[in-house]
Amino acid sequence: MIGTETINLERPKSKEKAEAILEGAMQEFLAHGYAATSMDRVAKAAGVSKATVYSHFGDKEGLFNTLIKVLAEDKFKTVIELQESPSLEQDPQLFLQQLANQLIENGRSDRTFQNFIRIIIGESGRFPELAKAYVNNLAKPGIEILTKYFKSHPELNLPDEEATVRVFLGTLIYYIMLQELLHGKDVVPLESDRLINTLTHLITVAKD
Amino acid sequence: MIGTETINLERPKSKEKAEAILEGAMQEFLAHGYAATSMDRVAKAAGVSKATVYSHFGDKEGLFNTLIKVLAEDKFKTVIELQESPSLEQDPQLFLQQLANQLIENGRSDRTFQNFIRIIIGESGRFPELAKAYVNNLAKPGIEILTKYFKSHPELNLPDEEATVRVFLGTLIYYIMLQELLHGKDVVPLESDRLINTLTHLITVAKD
DNA sequence: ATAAAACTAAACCGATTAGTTTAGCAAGAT
DNA sequence: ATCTTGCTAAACTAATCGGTTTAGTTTTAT
Repeated sequence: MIGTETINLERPKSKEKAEAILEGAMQEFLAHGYAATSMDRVAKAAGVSKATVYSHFGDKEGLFNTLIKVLAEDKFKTVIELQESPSLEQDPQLFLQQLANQLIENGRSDRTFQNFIRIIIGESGRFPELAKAYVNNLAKPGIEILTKYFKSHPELNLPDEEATVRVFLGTLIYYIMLQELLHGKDVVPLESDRLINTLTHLITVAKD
Repeated sequence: MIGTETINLERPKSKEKAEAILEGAMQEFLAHGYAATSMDRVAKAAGVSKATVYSHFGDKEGLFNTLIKVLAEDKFKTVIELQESPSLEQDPQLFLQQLANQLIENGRSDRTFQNFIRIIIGESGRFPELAKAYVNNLAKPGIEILTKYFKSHPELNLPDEEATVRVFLGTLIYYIMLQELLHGKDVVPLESDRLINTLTHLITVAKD
């Protein structure tokens, strides 16, 4: 009878295995980078046979591509939550300070995020599409949300909201990168409060 | 006769070979990353036998360490030149604009520099000492020179010169990273002039 | 001229790699 | 009951890796 068969779109069964593999792949790729990660160790970390890894993701590059895109989309949700945050209605100086604090605190403590950034930048020459996935899922929505916020506060008197967003985000991300990723904490120390106060002061205090 | 022999400090002969090896190592490491670079290809790129590579630099890690430190020290000279630049005596708004333009132009065109940053960040988890070499030789002197400049211009009315330097450098480096390293040019385009004008305006226009 | 040191090409070592194959097990569908 | 499907462990392939060794050649200092 035609139509009786269960339609076989994509993978018919497995799901849990696929997730376990991605879990193991995350552990290995983020810790050792793309080239130094072996598929045997990924399979072992996932608690799965190597053949299963290959049946699900084709090859090493396919697994890596899928993993990074999944990670980028996961982080995307975090960015989107910001848009619905009630704190968006607060006084700008206070809101920007809270946001900056949150970003820095997150960048300081989240080791997985640090390694994610490391691999995105480190492999951006050899995997440009993955870098673009990061830009599309994290940088772009983040920039757009903040730009919208700045535009909804004309009292800030900002001549170029979009460029101002770049100043804001660039300052914070460079700070996290220099202090944490590049281990500059002791070499070029700087308290985050000083940076945040200076940054928000530059943006929010009326000029002219 | 005692004292007649040429004193044998370090490597008695070779020099040119060592430089050729570093040249080949730079080509390979910057293009493929640490793990994916093979010593056979380094030797071939340097036009030298593999045994010579090992006799000069011990092992792969030793060669990589030496290379990155040499590159960091080379770039250090570029930073130091800034200190003796006559443009330091210019009007701040103009000087900062020129400096920003110069940094962005450099970050845009210098592919070797882009790959250097990629590998420093990408390997900063596994080679923390190399990340610190970068911080010490590039970030730290850059920050210090600019801080000194800001302090020599009290008319800017900056409450925290050091933090302001971080805003300035962070904005520019994040811009280069997002647009060039992460291929965000078409996804999140932004003319560099808009960024530079906004940035210098925030810093130089008197507040209160 | 000689001896030491630098270098070469090539073979070699043991380990590891990405990826495939084989043989068999467990379970759901007919 | 049988067939298909997802899976397993393990063996396997062909290539490559970092690093060493060998045997012989070139360079350099005396």
